[in-house]
Amino acid sequence: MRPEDAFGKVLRDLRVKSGLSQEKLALEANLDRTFISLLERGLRQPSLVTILEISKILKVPAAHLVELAEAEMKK
Amino acid sequence: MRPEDAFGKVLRDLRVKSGLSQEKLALEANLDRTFISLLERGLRQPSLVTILEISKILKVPAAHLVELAEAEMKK
DNA sequence: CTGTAGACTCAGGTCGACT
DNA sequence: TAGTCGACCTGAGTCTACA
Repeated sequence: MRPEDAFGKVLRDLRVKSGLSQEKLALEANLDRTFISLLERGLRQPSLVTILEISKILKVPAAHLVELAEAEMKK
Repeated sequence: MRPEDAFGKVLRDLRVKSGLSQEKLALEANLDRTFISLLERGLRQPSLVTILEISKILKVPAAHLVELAEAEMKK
């Protein structure tokens, strides 16, 4: 899949799996709800600090998040 | 250590270890030499795509790079 | 609950020149 | 070889509002 879409897909999967709305995730990660929406649709790419924030809320190591994204890219 | 400095330290360690100059790394990763300098000194934070580019050149998985950075932060 | 759009701020990233 | 400075441009991230 397109590299730009990989992180977004992983993010959405994990977020839904953990039963959070975009709004709740955004709130806890100190990010904007519309930005989460952009990320999930591959219209924005995260910075390292954003990845760290999000991983903290989703309770997965940031490294694992990146690992999943890399795996998606190869599909 | 300060979170802003973590990635830079990891980057410098791995780059030196693989015998590359900032300039050579920058060239191969399609980045600017001055930007690598800023990254290593913690004056700039990388985006995900930057991390992916760099990891490709340094021949370590991006996830491992992030893992090392996270570990540094806890020191 | 999510997508979208516009307008905005600031950090990421480039470039050239000098130390 | 690496640091720095200044000017510059793009893209990350916010906010308000509406479908």
